[in-house]
Amino acid sequence: MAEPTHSNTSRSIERKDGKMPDLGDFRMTKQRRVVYDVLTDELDHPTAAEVFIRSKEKMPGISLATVYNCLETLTTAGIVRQVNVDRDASRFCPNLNPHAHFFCSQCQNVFDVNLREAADAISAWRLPNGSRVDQIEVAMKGACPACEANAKN
Amino acid sequence: MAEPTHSNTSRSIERKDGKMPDLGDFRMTKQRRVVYDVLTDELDHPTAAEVFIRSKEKMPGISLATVYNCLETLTTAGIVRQVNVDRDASRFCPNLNPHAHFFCSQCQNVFDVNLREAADAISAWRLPNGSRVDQIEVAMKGACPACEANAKN
DNA sequence: AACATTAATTAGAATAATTCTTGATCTCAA
DNA sequence: TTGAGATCAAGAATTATTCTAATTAATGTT
Repeated sequence: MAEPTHSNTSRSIERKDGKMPDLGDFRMTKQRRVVYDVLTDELDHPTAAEVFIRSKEKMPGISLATVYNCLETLTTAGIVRQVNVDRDASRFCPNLNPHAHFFCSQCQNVFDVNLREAADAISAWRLPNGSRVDQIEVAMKGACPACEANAKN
Repeated sequence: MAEPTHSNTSRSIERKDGKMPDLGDFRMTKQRRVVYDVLTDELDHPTAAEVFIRSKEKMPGISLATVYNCLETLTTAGIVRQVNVDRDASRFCPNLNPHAHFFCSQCQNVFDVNLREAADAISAWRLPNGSRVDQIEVAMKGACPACEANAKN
């Protein structure tokens, strides 16, 4: 085994770079740390399968199921965002600033697009210079009037 | 076979309501007509499975594969839009006006949200009155600067 | 440190939506 | 009418993801 087996987790492991993600009630385990590090090491938007491959470099024994579990936990904890483009495999991104995503149909890369405010100032997008936008998809989630009224009763 | 086998297709079948979708190079077949009618009959946002169920009422012999094929054709032809919310089953909508989608996490319904212009005036959304927005997702597709420059050479 | 409790990990099976494959059928145009 | 190409249908195959059940690890005590 490439990793030491003695216990090495805590609810708030210190990162080399000082970043200390808050997992709330979840435990910060070795696996979750590895998955989170994979996401922050490179600022692309890997799929679960890609995260799995990169994670195995740091922790050869990690399983795909665990990678899925970790990604879900990190997403639920709010320190990672899940990004869906069409029905392709989900991609994951540790950028928590409000931003949109720009997907290149050719090289399949996903780029963050800075956004001042979520709802209002979406007009002030800073797209990668020289890019061509073919399609914009906006999806909102929440509660419709009927359900919202329902919930209040 | 439940359906008559004699020919009954053309490139531009007239609808009862006068709408005449343009399929471009694709043929307007009976099946495609049925699937399109299902989408325009009700203005909700059915999944392929739901379209299949409704289509069978009009044409009992139609197959799920055909419904998928028809939906893809209609989408490619540009007379239907495919709507994805997270990784749930795709939903389909015949509203071609620029609009965003509002998804109710509770009743799972999808609502169209009028949009003046795609890119610019996204701030002028007309949400269903009394709704609560929890999350907004924006995804764009096109070509990144590298690929765009590449394509021009 | 050892224990109990609870959470997390793992491997593999299961699922759901979608796509693919293949052969039959249909349509258009010559 | 006939051939080429498009479309349809049934079911197999694929892909991403989730679930299941058993094992292992972590945490909070004693």
